[in-house]
Amino acid sequence: MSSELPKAYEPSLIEEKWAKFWVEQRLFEVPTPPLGEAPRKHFIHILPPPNVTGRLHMGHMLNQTEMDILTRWHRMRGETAIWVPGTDHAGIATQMMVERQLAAEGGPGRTELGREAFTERVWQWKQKYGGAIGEQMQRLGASVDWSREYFTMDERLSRAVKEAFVRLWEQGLIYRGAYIVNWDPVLATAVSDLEVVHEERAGKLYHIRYPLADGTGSIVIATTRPETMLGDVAVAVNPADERYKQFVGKTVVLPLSAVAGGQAREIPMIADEWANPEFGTGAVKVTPAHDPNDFAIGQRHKLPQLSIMDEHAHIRLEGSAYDGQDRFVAREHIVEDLRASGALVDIQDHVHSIGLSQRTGEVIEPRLSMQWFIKIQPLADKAIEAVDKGYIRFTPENYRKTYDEWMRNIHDWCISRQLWWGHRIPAWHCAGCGEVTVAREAPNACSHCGAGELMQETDVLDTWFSSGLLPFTVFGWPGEGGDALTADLAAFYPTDLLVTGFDILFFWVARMIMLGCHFMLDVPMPDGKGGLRARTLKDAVPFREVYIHALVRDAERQKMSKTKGNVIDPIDVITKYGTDAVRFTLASQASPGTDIAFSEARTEGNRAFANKIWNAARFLQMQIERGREAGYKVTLDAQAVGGNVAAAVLPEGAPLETRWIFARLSAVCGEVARSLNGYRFDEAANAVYQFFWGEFCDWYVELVKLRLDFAVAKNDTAAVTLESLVKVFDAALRLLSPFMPFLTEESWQALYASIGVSVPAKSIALTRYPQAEDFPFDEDSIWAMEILKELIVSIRSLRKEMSIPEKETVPVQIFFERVARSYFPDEALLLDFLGRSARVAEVRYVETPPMGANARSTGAFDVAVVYERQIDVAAERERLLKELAKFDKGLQAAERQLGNDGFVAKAPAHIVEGLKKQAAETRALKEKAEAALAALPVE
RNA sequence: AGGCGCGUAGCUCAGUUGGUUAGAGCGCUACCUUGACACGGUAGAGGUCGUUGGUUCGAAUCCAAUCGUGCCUACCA
Repeated sequence: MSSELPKAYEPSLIEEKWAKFWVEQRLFEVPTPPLGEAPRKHFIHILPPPNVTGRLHMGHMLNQTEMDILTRWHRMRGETAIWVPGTDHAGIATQMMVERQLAAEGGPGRTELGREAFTERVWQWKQKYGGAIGEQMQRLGASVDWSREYFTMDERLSRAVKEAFVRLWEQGLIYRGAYIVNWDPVLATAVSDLEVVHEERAGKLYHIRYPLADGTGSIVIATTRPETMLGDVAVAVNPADERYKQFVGKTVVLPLSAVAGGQAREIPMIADEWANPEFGTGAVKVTPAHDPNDFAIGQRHKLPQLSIMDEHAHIRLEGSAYDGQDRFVAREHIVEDLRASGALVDIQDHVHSIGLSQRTGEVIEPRLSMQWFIKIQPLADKAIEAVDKGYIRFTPENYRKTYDEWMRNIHDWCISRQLWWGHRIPAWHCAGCGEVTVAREAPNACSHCGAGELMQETDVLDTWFSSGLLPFTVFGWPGEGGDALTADLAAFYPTDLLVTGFDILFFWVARMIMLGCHFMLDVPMPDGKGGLRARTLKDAVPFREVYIHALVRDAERQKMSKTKGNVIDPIDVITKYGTDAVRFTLASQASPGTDIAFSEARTEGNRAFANKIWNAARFLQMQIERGREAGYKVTLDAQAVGGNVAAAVLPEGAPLETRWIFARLSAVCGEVARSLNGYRFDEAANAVYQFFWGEFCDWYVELVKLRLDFAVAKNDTAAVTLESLVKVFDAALRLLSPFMPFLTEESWQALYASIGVSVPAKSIALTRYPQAEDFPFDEDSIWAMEILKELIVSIRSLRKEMSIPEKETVPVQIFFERVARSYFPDEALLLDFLGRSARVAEVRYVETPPMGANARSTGAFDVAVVYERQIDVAAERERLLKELAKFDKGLQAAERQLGNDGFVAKAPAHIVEGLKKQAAETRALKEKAEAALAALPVE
């Protein structure tokens, strides 16, 4: 039977099988409940949708590992657990990717194809490659509900997006207008503030002289972008700036305007608070169409807006020498021309931060253009309130502050993009009156003038608009009649948790909160009494909790990036080490707040852990088989062993180590639950690791080998032990299964097969999660085992020091005064344990504590190994001196404190007592060491 | 310019509301092919907790300063 399991754990042999099994058996799919019925306890959450174009990266894997651990954990605790998977159409990213592919093919490009043909191509592309993410997720073991999978552009969600847009428009929360926006000249589209990354760069500050039109003087302005002067419409100074008071109201002649546009242009000098007397010369040129601040000044002073660039940031100025030049080329030329004309006064080095497009890396060009915006303040107000009142909790908590600060300084959200791939804005422009008609379905006539010649808006919506609606759109919002009365929504909204990275806190988390609080407020929900009630803000929030995890970096703590070439592909590492090992590594490193330096060395260690468990499973199979051959059949209630019944009964006649392992199991179950409740994946993982390897394998399995003597007929201890071994292992597998789902599934199924009992559930994932109260907790057994373990370790340690050959057995002397003898009523057993674990031949109880080179003392016992040997006097003296130094240090520290009146008076009694006791023990040990030192023969 | 975080063993990290002599994994040293496992076992070595000062009976933990380091937000021409 044991030959069925290979000697070493081979993840590749089992992972695919179970991944497929879980999906095909639809184990994690949850049906829609009848309208108005909600599960009593639930754990609902949605997957932050990866880009449909993408491959999973390490960040996804961390995210999904954490979510899966939580989902499996909650599910095994009997809650209705739904994890909704999906992908995002990712407007810009996808469009770029397909364009690149078109370029590679050498055929017609995007513009040649035209809008319809191009989007058709993107859909084909999505059909072909869009499933990759899902396949990768299956390899990670993500226990998602595939029946609820979404794509942000599918028909259902598209309808919801349209509905949301129209409602916002009708509510006056969407407006359209010509404003200055962040413009990506490569993609030729507007992007939101968040899609701009700032970078410090060394630039120049150019000082340029503008002569007064009346010839009475001149004023020098400072700018980092001289090329924009072609669009200047004024020069501003601070009204309080004495130097320039007399200039205000006059006009200056724009240098180069003759070159640039033909006529020499005169522009006014104005006073505006924006001008900072401290910066540059105190005078600033005003270019409303190419700078957001200047735009604001322009509005205040009703200045004209002069655009001088096209959508690719090339100068567009009829008759100008610079017409058609790239903005940076034009800058060079303009500086040269200014120098030649004598208008250039000075060039200073100037470090300033510039905005780059997150997507293309191109310098953002502020551009005046017609865009669609969401009036954000009313949405933000509710979102702030929801978090303020504690309806949404953040972990780690400090993100609440980050969220709050951003929310309180929020700007209107530019939601239009000049792209083709995305949700097309449901607005139609009238050729007749020029007005806009916003509607759910294509209108036949203009809602303003009734004319029939309508053109649909060409812009699409920002990707984050649709993803911001997900928490309710995935559950069927807005419903059939638009009343949002869907069974899913009623049962599953708000979701319980959102797990995500801080990088999309504003992009996505904040938007979901704003849109959720807006759209779900007042929507009917079950009132728990069979009726309906309107949602308040508390139930309008998209999720109750947000857990923000860290970034996964490489082993050198560098951010992974394609340009650095240090990107670790999760699929590569799971192929190499197995999914479970990688999952476990991420989990064991995932403590809130700090980034994860992903190390292969650690992953290797966790593969070894998987292998350890694998071999423990083989050991069990072997014992079960041995038992069967000797007529010891494991007769177990599969329901109970499989944990579907919470049974806390200690098997009758359970020996010490069995009582101990059950007690430890119980304690560890408690620890794991506590840790996972606080999102301490690291603590939980380490607790299971320590238990499984350090206690179950290192001690329990070793001790149990003594008990499983099947040669004796009717050996009750053997029977009880075998049964307990199986029970504990079964529970330990269940405990580990959220972290290592593949290995535990295989081992668990194999365990039942070898017992010859059918499994109590289709999958380990559907069994009960072990909980503290499921197992008997015998505290005495813990004390006794601690002493036993220490005793064994001490003897082993002495043996090494005395260089006793491994195979040789020795007698030991134990001074048992200190130990409660009652812990070890069975002296034969003690000898068995010591014999097995430390090659002890005989135990003699002695009257006085033994001392010397062959003895060891702790607070709990004194033990000596009886063995004739040549003592290495020098080495022994060195060891004793070192020990003495340690005792002295501890003793001094203790005495210093005990001699301190303040300590004795103020410290809690148990601390003082503990210290006294410890000092006394140390003193005794020190005396013994001193005696041993004195007893050493002089060289 | 504001805000947040980090600095503990060679490496990667834990360290709960301040409480007895600071932990884990990997790596390192020595020994061991013992019928679950060499992806293993056993026993070890290794840290004045970045620095300085303060609060306290008591500080890795709280406060201040300082050095180093990472990140986020922002309309400074």
